[in-house]
Amino acid sequence: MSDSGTQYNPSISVDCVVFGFDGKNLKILLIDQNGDSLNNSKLKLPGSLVRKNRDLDEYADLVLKELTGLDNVFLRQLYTFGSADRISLKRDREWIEKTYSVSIRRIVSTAYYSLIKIDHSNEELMERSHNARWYDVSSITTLALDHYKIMQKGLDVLRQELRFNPIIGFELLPEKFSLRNVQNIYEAITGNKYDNRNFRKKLGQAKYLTPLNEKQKGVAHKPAVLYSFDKEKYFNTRKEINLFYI
Amino acid sequence: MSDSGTQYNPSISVDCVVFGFDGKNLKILLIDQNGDSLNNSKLKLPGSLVRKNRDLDEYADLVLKELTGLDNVFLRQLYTFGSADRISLKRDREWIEKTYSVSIRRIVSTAYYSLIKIDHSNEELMERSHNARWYDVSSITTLALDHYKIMQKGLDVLRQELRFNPIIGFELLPEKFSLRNVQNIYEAITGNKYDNRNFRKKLGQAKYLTPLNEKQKGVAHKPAVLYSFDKEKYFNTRKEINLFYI
DNA sequence: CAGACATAGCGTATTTTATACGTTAACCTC
DNA sequence: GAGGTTAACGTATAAAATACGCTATGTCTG
Repeated sequence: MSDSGTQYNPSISVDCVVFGFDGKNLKILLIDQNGDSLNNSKLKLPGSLVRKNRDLDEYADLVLKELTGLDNVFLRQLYTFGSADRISLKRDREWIEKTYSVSIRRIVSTAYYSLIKIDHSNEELMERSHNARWYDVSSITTLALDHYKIMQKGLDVLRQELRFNPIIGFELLPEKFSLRNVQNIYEAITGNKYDNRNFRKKLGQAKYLTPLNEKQKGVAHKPAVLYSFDKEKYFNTRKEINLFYI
Repeated sequence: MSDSGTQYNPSISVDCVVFGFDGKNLKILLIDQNGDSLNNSKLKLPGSLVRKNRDLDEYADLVLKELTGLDNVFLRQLYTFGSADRISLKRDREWIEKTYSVSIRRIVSTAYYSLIKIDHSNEELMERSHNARWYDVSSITTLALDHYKIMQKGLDVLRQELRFNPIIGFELLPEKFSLRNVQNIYEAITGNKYDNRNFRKKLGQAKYLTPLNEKQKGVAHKPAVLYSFDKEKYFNTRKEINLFYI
């Protein structure tokens, strides 16, 4: 990290689960450290040890900013992983000790999840400076350290959140999107399939979706009207959900 | 803590938000360290610095076990508080340094929440060995350090959880309870009021509630039938909730 | 340039769930 | 035994979820 001044705390780190959406599938931003002789040549989550006397939240922000060049992205705490055996592999330990010039024992890592509009992300910068690329979430079966477990937790929380807070979905969509895009994102995250006619009927009730005078172009079927998401209306018109399940 | 052998990590702690229910109101277990000349004479959450190379989860369990004498209680991670200015008061810092014989800078604290059946808890032990007592959640307006904020986060999460996972409610109820007790717990946690006739209609659909051949005694009104919670049926009969809100 | 094809987009019928509220039952206290 | 209090059952209406038929409008292909 470019931050300096204070030392790293050898027992505290942050890791970021960064989600994106390409209109069809859910994506995750991962770092490939192939070519580093000490590492285990697996993909890993972006993250860092935390410098002493630094806010955790602020540090997660910093990691993301440096990685993507993006500011003010959606970023929220996910979970803290604190098993004593998190770093069980010797080569993992050595890689961390070499990278940060500290001697480590157990590292407690607080994971964050971030939602990015892929069309805003600077993919060149990501690739050039961090070997970071978007991967299909469904294609990932293993990651370095306990990062696969962290990713799964991220998916769990994303699923839960989406049920009550649809804004989660719109954080992933570009400024202009079709109702089909929205359905795709719901299906990608929840794993359910929805009847397209009923799905759009439901969306039709939402006051925060503004139809634009613009349609899809170049698709081999009837082009869909594009919509934009009205954040202000979203927060003003959403009614309190006074409901529970038995 | 009775644990020994390894040193405390001066930058990692756990705090526990312990909820209970007395049939009517939501309670929280707090420690009163009045009489300690260094502390700020406010109530605080039970918690502890974590020894090096110890699981966070395991340590939260340990804190609870020592406090309440209870084993296998419901315990789940809540949130991690990692602002650089968490311990802004000098006397708080001094109290911690004295108690654990370590020199501290910023402490990252992972909070857990626990749900206790009050009738199982050993109140004498709690009071004798830790000055811990049950307080009405609604009566608490301030706590030591950032513990009030942590309690609020606990309440938030409890509210969220209860919507989808009613088991949360039954963790707080004794083995035998009335439907009214269930309604009270829902109202205490969510802050909503429910129509009693509709509420019990909804509960009537739940397969996991077993009516017992037993009624309330000594109440100045028609005595209610008592029920027990069937954990197995709960997990077997609950249908997947395939629903979202716009 | 006609017809196939694919998704957008509108509508209707049915079932399920939520909400509102009337009424009787069983215990206690005085 | 009258009055107070909550339990327990029932009915009627409104709202939401679900299932599914059908037309519209673009591109692609022969």
